[in-house]
Amino acid sequence: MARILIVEDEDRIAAFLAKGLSADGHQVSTVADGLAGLEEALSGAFDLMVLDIGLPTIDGFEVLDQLRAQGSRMPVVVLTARDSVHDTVSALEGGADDYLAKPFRFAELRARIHVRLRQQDRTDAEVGELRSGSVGLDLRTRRLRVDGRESDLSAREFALAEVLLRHPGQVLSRAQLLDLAWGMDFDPGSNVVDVYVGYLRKKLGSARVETVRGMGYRFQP
Amino acid sequence: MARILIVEDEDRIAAFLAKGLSADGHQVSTVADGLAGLEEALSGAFDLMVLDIGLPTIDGFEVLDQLRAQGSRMPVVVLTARDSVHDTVSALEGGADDYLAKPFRFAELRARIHVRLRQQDRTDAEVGELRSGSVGLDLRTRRLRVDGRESDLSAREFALAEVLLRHPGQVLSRAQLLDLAWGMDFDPGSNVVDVYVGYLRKKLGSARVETVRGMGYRFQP
DNA sequence: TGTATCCATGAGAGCTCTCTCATGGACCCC
DNA sequence: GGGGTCCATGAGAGAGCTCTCATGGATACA
Repeated sequence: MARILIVEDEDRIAAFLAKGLSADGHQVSTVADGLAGLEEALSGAFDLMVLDIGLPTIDGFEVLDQLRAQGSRMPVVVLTARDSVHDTVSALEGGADDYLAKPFRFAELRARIHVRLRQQDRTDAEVGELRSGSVGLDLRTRRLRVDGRESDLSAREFALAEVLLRHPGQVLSRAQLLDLAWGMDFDPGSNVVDVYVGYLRKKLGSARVETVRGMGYRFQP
Repeated sequence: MARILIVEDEDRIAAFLAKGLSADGHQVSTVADGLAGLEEALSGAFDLMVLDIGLPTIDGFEVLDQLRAQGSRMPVVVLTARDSVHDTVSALEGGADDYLAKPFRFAELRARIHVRLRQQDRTDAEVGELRSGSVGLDLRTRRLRVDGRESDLSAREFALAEVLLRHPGQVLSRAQLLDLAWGMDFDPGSNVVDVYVGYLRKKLGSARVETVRGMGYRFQP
């Protein structure tokens, strides 16, 4: 499941795409003009954008340009009626990840969307960010983002946060946490884990780390 | 400049591609059959592959399949005479990053190749390891590897090491280092940089960070 | 309700990290 | 060689991090 933004002013096509992609299990939103599309894209609420070139207010090239200028790396699949090499090249060099000329087969669009989502997942998994709902952990800068607000983590807090986020919904015993976040395979005879869970809760929000009495702790996605 | 592998059995097309891509400054190799193409691709000597589907020995789908099965993530642009939705989808779902049907415009192929190389660069830059000769800096675990031996770095040492490794052979002034590794745009009036260069030298080996009298420091790759 | 167990948290010791400062050595130029 | 500038480095202050410990509250269960 991915969150897909469709920016397309022809209702018939937008509806067709929305229907098809929803049927694949994606969460789809549709917008009909360029400026609104850009805003939505920048909101961070989507994983991929399908972008038409001929749009009201500002055209697709401009949307793409602004999006990249703002630093967004959201995958963008450009979709247009103009089938010229010049446009294709412009879009691709302008930061699009793929380009399809109308008329196109839905199966092909779907396949191309899947490739971009797959790449994104791979990148996210390797680098970037560990996400769970409104919580994001930037593995590179070691910062935590919760509902848009960022905070710094100490080395140990980061290790613990990473372990919890990598096992969402799963109960982890103190021994497991000591092993995974501290690298200890023995019981230090103290309550370090409890203390650090306490520290993390202050930054993450108390409700997100649930204590399972007698068992350990669980991160709530 | 990228190292591009062309796997194509039609000499005329292979030569045309090789010529065009070489003219763009890429280093191009051509192979005419599937098995040889797979071997070359797995050698790790290339940054991207342009792959024809109809090939002797084993076809392009099979090459792609084996390549991905071996864990390679090399970007692959599939190029074929068969213009069917079924083939397009098969190739894309099978691990291709892009698909063009012949006849195609060279400008479009070039643009699509550039997109894949750009993505790859981005990923390389973000993830993994920063390498320079026998020195490697793991951006994920923040450990330094020198001639096989590993050592831990403090946060500031890591920041400084990263800056130096990202500018191999380049003289960086104290002001530049303060800016890039400390985020300071002013002179703190102390010799922090000197001190941290000293710390790094202990872990990196003295010879690898050269001091350029009156100018700053330079990392020797 | 009473009791035992389990958990949350404030206080604080010890350590590491970061930075400053002072000193002495290295280097350059005349 | 002398004098001045630049750099390397040991010592140490202060801050933050990591962990321990003790206390009191929460929870489960008879």
